[in-house]
Amino acid sequence: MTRQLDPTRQLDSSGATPTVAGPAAGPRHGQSTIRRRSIRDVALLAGVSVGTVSNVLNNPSLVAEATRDRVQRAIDDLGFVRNGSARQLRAGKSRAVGAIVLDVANPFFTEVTRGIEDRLREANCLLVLCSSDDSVDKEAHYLGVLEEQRVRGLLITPATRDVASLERLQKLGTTVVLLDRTSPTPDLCSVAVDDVRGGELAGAHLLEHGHQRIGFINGPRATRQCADRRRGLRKAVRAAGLDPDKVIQEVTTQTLNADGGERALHTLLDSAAPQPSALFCVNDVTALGALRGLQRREVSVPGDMAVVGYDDVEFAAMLSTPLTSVRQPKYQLGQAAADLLLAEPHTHHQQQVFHPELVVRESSEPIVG
Amino acid sequence: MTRQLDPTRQLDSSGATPTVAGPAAGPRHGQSTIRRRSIRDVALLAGVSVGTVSNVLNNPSLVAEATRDRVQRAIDDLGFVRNGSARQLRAGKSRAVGAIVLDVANPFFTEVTRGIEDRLREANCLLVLCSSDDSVDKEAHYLGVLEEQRVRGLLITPATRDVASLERLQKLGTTVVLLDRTSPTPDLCSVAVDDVRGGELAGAHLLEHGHQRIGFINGPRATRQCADRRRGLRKAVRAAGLDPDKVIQEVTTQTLNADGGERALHTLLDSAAPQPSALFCVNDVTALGALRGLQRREVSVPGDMAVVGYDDVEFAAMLSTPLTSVRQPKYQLGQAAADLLLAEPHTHHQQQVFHPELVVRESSEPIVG
DNA sequence: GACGTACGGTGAAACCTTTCAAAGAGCCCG
DNA sequence: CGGGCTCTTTGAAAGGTTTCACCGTACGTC
Repeated sequence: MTRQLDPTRQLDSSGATPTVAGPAAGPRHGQSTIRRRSIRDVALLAGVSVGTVSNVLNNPSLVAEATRDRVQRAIDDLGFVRNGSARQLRAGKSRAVGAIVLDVANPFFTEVTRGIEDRLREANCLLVLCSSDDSVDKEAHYLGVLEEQRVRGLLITPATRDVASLERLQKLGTTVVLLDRTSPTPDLCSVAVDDVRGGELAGAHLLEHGHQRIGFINGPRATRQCADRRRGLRKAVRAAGLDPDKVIQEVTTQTLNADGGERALHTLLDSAAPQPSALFCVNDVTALGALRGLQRREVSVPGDMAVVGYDDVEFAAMLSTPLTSVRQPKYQLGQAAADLLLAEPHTHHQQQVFHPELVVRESSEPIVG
Repeated sequence: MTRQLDPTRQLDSSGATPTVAGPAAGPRHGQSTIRRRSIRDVALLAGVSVGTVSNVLNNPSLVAEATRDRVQRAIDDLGFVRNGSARQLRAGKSRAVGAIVLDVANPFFTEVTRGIEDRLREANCLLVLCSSDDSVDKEAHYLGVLEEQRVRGLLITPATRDVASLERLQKLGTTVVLLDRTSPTPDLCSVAVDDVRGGELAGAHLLEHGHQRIGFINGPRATRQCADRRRGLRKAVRAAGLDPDKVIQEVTTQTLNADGGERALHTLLDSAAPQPSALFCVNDVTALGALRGLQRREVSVPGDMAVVGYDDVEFAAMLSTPLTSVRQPKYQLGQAAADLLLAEPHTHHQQQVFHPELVVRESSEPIVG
């Protein structure tokens, strides 16, 4: 994750007005459009055949220098730009790669997307981005349109468990890579992050610091990520020779946001017989809510309560008490996915698993002195 | 901004591990690919001409029902999917729309993008997303590739001031809409948010609450957004019959992040002769840093200092002291841009300007009692 | 029974590029 | 001087779809 924030990044602006201003400029008539020049026009102007023009573009070494220059000048004079559709029709494949994620606006996918895009640009490909919102319908819609476009490859965080249609696509020549999901079959590539390991890291960290009672604010256990992180946490406890059911006090929130986190915190502290001395939140947003609740209850962090989040979102490091969190290599995940997709020949189907990393900050540091 | 956060949105995970795990599954050979079926295959199987198959697909009403069914069955049996390249070649235009933004990973553009995508999906179009990173080179690269693809339209936050190449594109039949930038010429559509107004809103709000000395943490004045917001703030002060130079104490930070904000805050408070009672930060991230600094200095918010940010980013509402902020209609901005692009015929060039909105929260509320 | 009409369906052209066999030009060597 | 060689260039085919002028057929009308 070496990408740095540029000034613009910081200057993003977000606010909302439901009222559209729209003092539109007076109606104006657009100029009539100019005809696009084709390779024929170039050939005509340069006095060569279309085959030669094509060679200048694709195999310049086959063309004599004088001719090459003449053709190039004609291209420049006419402002000729190759027609991608025609090229693709001939080639049978396009330079576009489709990516279907759950939500482009989700900061996780946003970073992943950026990793994908940067790799694709290097390979001179374009990224077609689609949000499925975890809806099977939208996913099917996009799959259809992307198949029509004969995209060169497809990166997808599937909304369905069923990967049959993806395998069909792959057999038809479209490389498929699963994103943030391990492939259930060995015939598809996939890249994912080990959430069990992430939970384990958080648990081990807190246990190392001597915490004997750990509060755990979890989300719906039906969500794979929640289930996996929980499994990791319990694994860490067992590894320390302790009983997860005794050490961990788990509270679940259906809404994985700040309010849900704060509510869960109050539930936890109001009911827990021996109060926990540490808190693990299934993601940073719930952790933020929990921190707010702790402040209201005048429980100091990390003095009275150590807190660990998950995701390491942008604001985690910026809080008054910087938050310890489990970081996932989002950007690299995207890069790796793109790399697998672009790899030629695409005959080996890899299931890559990335390791999360614990970023220790003030919120979980033992008080010195 | 009615889009709600779904659980997945919250479950986003972000952390980074520089070490790739990659215990790849054993090499496996991909199955040989199957030939794609064309409209000819369908015609053959259904015993009709290709023209009829095309009509079934595009003008079903022209085809007798019995024939239509027979053709449809053939299509289903063969798993035929239209070839987009061929269609586009014929039509001269594709179903794809290009969007060149400064950075997909920037939360502002992320939301804008989502607005664009949703509209395009309704119009059965695809979104090709590109990040220019404000680099003229990358922008030119993407412009070239998108032109080759003959995208139906282009949404762009230009890195260059020069819009000549965009006007050329438009004359060649590619609709162009400027994003978050007012068009310098009446020949291009544009959508933008009024940053002057935003600064004005923030200023007026603080003045209304009786603040006579306002600290202003600004970014590089060369940045349009910073300059505009500053202008708005000063305008509000003048409108209240006061002298901006007396009321406003401005500090500039080159880095628009939390650390820059905190540093600027300390500079401000260490030097300001009469201490300000209110603080306006040019964006929320710097405001977050300023809040951190205020906490360190044990200045209470809003008791001793009212604080207003800009952008209304996700975390603004989640802070211990929820932050008053100027919100921009990001999602609607994207929708409006897409609408302008899709409008037929594209002869009127509108310059739409959206209004920002002040979201008042605890950080600027007068202490009651 | 000839004619007009409406309906279904046909087949070829057009869209623009790439590829490839083949032709042409120039040259060397025997 | 002819054969063989290399270096350039050519021209046509192929790729899949849409469009459109046109052809048949069946039916109703005079």
